[in-house]
Amino acid sequence: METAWDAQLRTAGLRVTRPRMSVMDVLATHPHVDAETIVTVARAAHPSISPQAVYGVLKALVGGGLARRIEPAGGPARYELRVGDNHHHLVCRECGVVVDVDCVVGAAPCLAPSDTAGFVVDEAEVVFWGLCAGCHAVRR
Amino acid sequence: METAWDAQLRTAGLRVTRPRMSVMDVLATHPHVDAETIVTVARAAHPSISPQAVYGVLKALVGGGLARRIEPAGGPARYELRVGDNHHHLVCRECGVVVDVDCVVGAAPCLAPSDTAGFVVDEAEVVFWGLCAGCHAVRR
DNA sequence: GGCCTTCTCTTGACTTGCTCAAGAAAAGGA
DNA sequence: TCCTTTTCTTGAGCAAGTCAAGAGAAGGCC
Repeated sequence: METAWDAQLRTAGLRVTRPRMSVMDVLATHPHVDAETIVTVARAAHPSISPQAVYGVLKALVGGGLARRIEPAGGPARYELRVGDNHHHLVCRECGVVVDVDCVVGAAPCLAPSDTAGFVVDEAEVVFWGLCAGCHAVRR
Repeated sequence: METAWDAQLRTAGLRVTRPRMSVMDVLATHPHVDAETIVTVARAAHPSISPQAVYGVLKALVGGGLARRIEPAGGPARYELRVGDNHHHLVCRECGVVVDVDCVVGAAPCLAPSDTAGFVVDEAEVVFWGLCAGCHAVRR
């Protein structure tokens, strides 16, 4: 599976490079990481990779539809390889951990606003805010 | 109505100051503005107000439950006085304009995830992404 | 009204997260 | 293997917002 990255990259019209493989490896093993963490983890396999290279790779992956970018309020952007199913996220207000939630309804946009005010809507982004099990236990 | 700001501020345990009144005036007439715009507009009524004062006022208003902060991905935070009804937003990908949408379901959290993964959820944030009528017309 | 305590505003430095630009290096087709 | 194009490295730069210290108001108490 891990060696299928090159096929995915080529399908998206992107060249196969070592930084891209490394970043995809990190995303596969660490879903919902931020760019800085990707740099740190990716350096285990590719010590010379630069932060800017990671930003560039992430932009290419998102542009090519291989990764998805989420930006929970009050924190850096996070990335995941799970794309195309319009799933949603649970975010902990305390520790910031992000967990996937399957979409309650069908395909994207899974919800329709009551009044679109003339907008042409293509995506409904849903974020559930709360406390994860661990942080909730500590609070008490 | 505009002179009811002082009562609202006092109820929230906040002192009544000129910067706070000015910022609330701006929010009442310009919903969904960012901090920088608030500074610009507020200076019409209070020329000496500083950006940091606005940031401080906004933090106090949000903390006191008088304003709500929303942070659409890829842009600065925006603020609105409409609080307590858990409504949602339509955001234009092109021009960034934000429009209120009444909540489809009932009270907060208006939606429940299919699997909470142990989270204690207190809010469901919904953002509908698309193109506003104007930007959609220009595209074609 | 005047005084005093406390909160808030001003001023200015600083941090974070990310983008832009120029040249070097690598990918992939001929 | 060579050549063109894309991508990565290196380094500067930017936007949004935070932190900290002192000056200045707000509001309770006398």
